[in-house]
Amino acid sequence: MRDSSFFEHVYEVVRLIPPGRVTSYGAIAEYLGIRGSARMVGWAMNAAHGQVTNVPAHRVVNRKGLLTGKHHFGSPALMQQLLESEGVRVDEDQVTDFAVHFWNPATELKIA
DNA sequence: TTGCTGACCGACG
DNA sequence: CCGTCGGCCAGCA
Repeated sequence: MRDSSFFEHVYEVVRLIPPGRVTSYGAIAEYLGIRGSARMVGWAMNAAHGQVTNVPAHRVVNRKGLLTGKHHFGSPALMQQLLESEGVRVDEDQVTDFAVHFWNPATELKIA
């Protein structure tokens, strides 16, 4: 890591998100040490969706658990569909039991 | 180099 | 509940 842009760091973390789990842009940003710059994380996703990278961006939602980036999946319903197929219930563009499905890299990866 | 933008976040009124 | 503002940083014209 640190050879490529910080996008690579973001991609790595996102790829580490287990199926059926979700995290927030801010959590990833904080893990990368750019806490105030959660925007960059979302922006990295924007750059990732067109790349060959296997980045499960659908597992990344905002702080409230809202699927803010669903409009960037080609189809607004795709993100929710992907999440539900992994066992994550989504209601009103919001992840239900967000706290349960929440996966914090700063915590999960720290233990390991 | 400057200036604008962005899949955010938190605070304020 | 809604709109607005500041901050944070990287990419691009």
